[in-house]
Formats: sequence, C-alpha cells, structure tokens
Amino acid sequence: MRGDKNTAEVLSFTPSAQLGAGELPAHEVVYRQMRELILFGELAPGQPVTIQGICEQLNVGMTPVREAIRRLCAEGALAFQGNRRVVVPELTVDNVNELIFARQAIEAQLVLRATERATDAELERLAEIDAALDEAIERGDLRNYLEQNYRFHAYLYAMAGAPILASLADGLWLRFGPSLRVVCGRLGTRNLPDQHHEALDAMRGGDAQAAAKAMREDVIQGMEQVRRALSEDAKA
Amino acid sequence: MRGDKNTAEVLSFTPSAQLGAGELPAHEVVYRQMRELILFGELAPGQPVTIQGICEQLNVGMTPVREAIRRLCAEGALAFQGNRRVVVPELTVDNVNELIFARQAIEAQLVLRATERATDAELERLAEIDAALDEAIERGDLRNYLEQNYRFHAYLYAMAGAPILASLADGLWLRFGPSLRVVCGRLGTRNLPDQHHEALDAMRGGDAQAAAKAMREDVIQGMEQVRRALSEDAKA
DNA sequence: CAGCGCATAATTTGATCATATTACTGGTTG
DNA sequence: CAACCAGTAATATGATCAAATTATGCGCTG
Repeated sequence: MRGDKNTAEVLSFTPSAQLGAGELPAHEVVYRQMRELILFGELAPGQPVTIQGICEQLNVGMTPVREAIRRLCAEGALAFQGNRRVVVPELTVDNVNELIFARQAIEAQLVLRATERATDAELERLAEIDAALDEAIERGDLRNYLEQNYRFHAYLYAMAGAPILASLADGLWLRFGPSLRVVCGRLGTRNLPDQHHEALDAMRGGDAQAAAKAMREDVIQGMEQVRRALSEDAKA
Repeated sequence: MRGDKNTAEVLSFTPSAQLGAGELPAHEVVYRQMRELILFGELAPGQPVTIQGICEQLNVGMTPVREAIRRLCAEGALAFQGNRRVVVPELTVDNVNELIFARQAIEAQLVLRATERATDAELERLAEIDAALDEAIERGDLRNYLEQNYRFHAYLYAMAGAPILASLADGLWLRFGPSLRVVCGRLGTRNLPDQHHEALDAMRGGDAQAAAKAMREDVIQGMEQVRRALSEDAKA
C-alpha cells in the first residue's frame, strides 16, 4: 500500500513555498500534483480530500490548495460532498455510459483532425509513447501503464490543434482516472487490449476515418472494462 | 457604455460578506454572480478581470474571489492571460467550429435522453420558458432573451438525467456567452431564429430522434451567427 | 530645440500566509 | 433516543511580499 494515512508521501518534493521561486505559482504546482494523483489513481474513488491535509503534505498555505481544489471540482475530478466536504467521486454505471458517449464522440473528432495535421515527427513521437506503453504492460508496471496510456491520448489531443475539444477530452480523464486504476489493478496490465497500433497505422496512411474508428473502439473497449467492474461491484 | 472603469456597478447587491450568513458560502455566491455576468454578456470578450476589482465590487475578501476565478478559468469562462492576468477570452472562428461540433453532439444526446424521460409537467415547464423567451424577443429585451434562451437549454439538460453530459454542455455556454451577446446586440432579437417549437413538438410526441434533430439545427443555426460575426470582425 | 527612447520609479495587482471565526461530525450522556 | 460537547476542518479576512505594468524624466539624436 502506498498512501496509508491519507494522501500521503506520494506528494514528495515540496514546491518550496514561501520564497516564490523564479517559476510557477504555488496554486499551479499544487493543481498539477493533485491532477497526477487523480489521473493515475493514487487517490481512490470515495476518498475524502481535506484542505489541511494537502497543506501539510505539500507545505503550502491554504489559499493555493483551495484554488487547486476548486479547479479540480470544476473539472469533475473532485466533488463537493454536500456540506463543505470534498471527495474523489465514485462513478456509477450511468456515469460511465455518459463518459463513453462523450469520449467516443470527442476523441474520434480529435483523431480525425490530428490525422489531417500530423507531421512525421509527431507520428514518431506518438509511436514512442506507445512503445513505452507496451513496455509498461510487459513489465506489469501499472502506474507507468496508466501514465503512458494517458500521454498517448493527450499527445493526440495536442496534435489536433483544437484547444477546446482537447480540454474537454482531457477533463474527462480526470473523471474516470481513479476508477480506471481500480479496474486495472484487478485485471492486471496484460488483459488490457488497446487499438493504438491500428490508430497509428491509419494515421500514418492518412486515413482519418479509419483512425477515428480505431480510436472509437479503443475508447469503448477501455470504458467497457470500467463499466463491467462497476456493475459487478454494485451487486457485491 | 456600461462598465466603464472595470467590471463596474453591474455587480450591484453585495453578498453581505463579513457576517457569514446562514446560507451559501461566499465563494459560491461570487461564482454564481460572475457566472451570470459572463453568461449574459455583461462582461465583454477581451475585458480584463482583476481580483481586487471584484473584491471591491462585491465587498468580499480575496480568497473567495480567487476561488471563483479559478473555477471559471477551469471551465473556460475566463483565461489566464500569460502572466497572472485574467481576461474574458475572445473566440476565434476555429474555436466556434469546435463549439459547434461539441454542442451539436452533446446536446443532441441530451435531448434524446430528455425525450425518453420527460414528464408532462416538465414539458409544460419547458413550454413556459419558451413562451417567456418569445416574449423577450417581442419586446426586444436582449438581456432577457439571452437568459430565457439559456434557461430553456439548461432545463433540458436537467431533464436528461445525465449529470456529466449536462455539465459539459452547460460549461460550453460560458465559453460563447460573451460573444453571443455581442452578436445578438448587433442583429437584434428579431433576427434570431430558433428550433425550440420543433423540438418541443417532437418531445411531446415522444419522437426522440426528431427532437434531437431539431436541437442539432438550433445549435448550429445559433452558432453560425456567431461564426459569421466573428469572421467579419476578423476582416475589419 | 523638439522628439524619441531607454531606464528607473511608482502604482497597481497578484500570490501567499497566518489567524480568527464558524460550521459540521461523532461520540457521549442524561 | 435526543441533545449536548468537544474536536476537527472549512470559510473568510487582512497583512505582507513580489511581480508586472504604467508613468516619469533624463539624456541623446536629428
């Protein structure tokens, strides 16, 4: 077990709060760290998130933490639990169905545009990420699998040159990140098929429609796993 | 000119900050007020938003304002202007195209679900809102037009029972609200066709596909106006 | 002598923290 | 079982520091 008490030592290196460095604002740093925590399942669904807890973990004041949490709430990564309390939301089966629809529609469109704009260098980079992903699967490295899988999609979003659609798609990851981790933790990395090769091949060939189709299937297959796990939990 | 100095007196009634009332948290109140300001075009695209300005207008401390602003930034309603400054974003034509795609896909789906779940009471309420909308058009009351138009769609979202899709669709309004106001301000309320009657009729008849189609056209027609205005501005 | 530009000063605004106040939770007691 | 009581955490303010923009003035050039 990694984080025992609460959000724990995962939040290792501090942003050196008080003396504003020459770099990023603290609220931004906090946001990014929490984002990764959620994205890669370091925070479990249902887990409470306390402002003061985060403050201590990262050695920052309440204000930046507060801002980061509001931001994550707005993105659906966290949720106000009724009165004042904030938790990592637990997805319902219905929620997953919504996510399937949204992801499938938006990501297909993004891949379509990405295919039309892709440069050779970009495709190469994408293939690299996918290779790293396959390697993580080989090694059974769950955390790395989740990360590379996300990077693969996120890089595609960036390639599409459609900032609004990209931010929508990106935001959806925050919603199912924690649940995805749970599912993959059970199934192991081996049993997680993806359509990345198919998508890549189609993109290399400039076949935007085929690439979109592959991505659609990739999304649906992945989210199906989550849905299945969730409906089993519901019975248990 | 309305807001001369900055965000101005539009932010009229204060939330009675210091003595924490028995009600809503200040950051929530601030968020909602700013939200309406953006949604109904009280803040123009490109207009800078200063934290301290808002603080004075609403007589609250910086922290709640800060939180509201972060939240709105996360939703795309506001944008970090490079270094620390925050502005109401100006849409590009490309942005509008993205919005058209996203709205059309998501809202059609929401209407589909709403039609299947609609109760008579809900349909009646929807018709009421639409009547208020028509009246606003008659009177040439732009502000009211924008508000009722939003309410119509928002109520539909709520009917669909799909919270994630609803929050996505809802969030998109914040992105084009300011620009929509500009466009409607030029065209006048008369020249703004909508497909609400068609959608309502289809919903009453339980024809989900037809309702979705009407909504799709409504969205596209409305956003086309914005796109057209924007591409004219680009030339001028 | 007028106009331009750069450098520095002043003001505005943002970021962060520490602290006081208020609300919620959970457990205990009458 | 209801109501109280303490502990814990969230809300909100104001002060302080840092950064960025705007204003100012001096010197230089044409």
